[in-house]
Amino acid sequence: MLPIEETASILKLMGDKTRLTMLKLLEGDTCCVCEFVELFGMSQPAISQHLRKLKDVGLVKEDKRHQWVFYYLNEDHDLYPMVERVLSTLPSQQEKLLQLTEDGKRIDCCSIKGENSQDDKGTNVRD
Amino acid sequence: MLPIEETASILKLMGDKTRLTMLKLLEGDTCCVCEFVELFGMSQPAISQHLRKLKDVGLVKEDKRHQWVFYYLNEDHDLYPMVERVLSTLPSQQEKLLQLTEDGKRIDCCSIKGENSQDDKGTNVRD
DNA sequence: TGATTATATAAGCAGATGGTTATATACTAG
DNA sequence: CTAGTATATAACCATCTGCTTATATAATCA
Repeated sequence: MLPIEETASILKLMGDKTRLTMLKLLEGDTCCVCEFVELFGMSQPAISQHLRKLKDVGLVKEDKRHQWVFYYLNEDHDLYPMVERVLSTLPSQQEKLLQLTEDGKRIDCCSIKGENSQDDKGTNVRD
Repeated sequence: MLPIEETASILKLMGDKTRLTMLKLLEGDTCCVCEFVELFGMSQPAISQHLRKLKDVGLVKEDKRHQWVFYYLNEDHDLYPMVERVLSTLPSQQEKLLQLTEDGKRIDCCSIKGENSQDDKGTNVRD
């Protein structure tokens, strides 16, 4: 595909408020589907479908851990530098993740697996 | 509108091959509708509708001269810096304009008005 | 003035998009 | 194994998109 066509197809995907916010959130974090569902107040299939599109063009990758699927930015994508240039112009969305944590809705798969922490046994949220 | 929403709406417009190429062409030039029609091999209404969308969000402005309407990038747009960051990652499309010139299809309104040149009297193309 | 050229707008249509609900799949925990 | 939780997929639907053709508007020119 010509560079201008590939760029257009990526920009089209980024040209949706939900997906653009997802990408900004993933700029500094890893999120799983149920966190996005909580954050956007949308149905789980709607979230999955957005993530599918991002995954299909290779903008994000997934990491299945425990019963969750965590998504993260694919920094090896051809157009990642362009994507990052755009994301860097956007205001941080971190406060949304902080709010999730305060609401006890943030997923912490690591503490469950007991690989990286000693606390949170018996719960499936991180804080 | 929230910054992330405004950015998404601009990216959506840029997420079309024709409009993205138009913007890249306008990065270093001014073009009129009939030049775009020639360049893209599309109907004149289709071109006008793309330009209308770009104009509606303020990404381009128009300059009516002689019987033509010339479009150019609006560098004062809020998101112009973001747009320029994206365009700068794209390969130049200048050769398309050169081809137009070779084909004698490039419009030169200035020489017609006789404001900036002494040649080309009686023709409506620049070379 | 009337013909020509350039552009814009309107209406219609096929295909894409983004959501929904229902259901399938996969993993965990008891 | 069974129930519960997380995710994906399928089917459906309303709206949006981008094109087309037809027509309107505007400027130039003979």
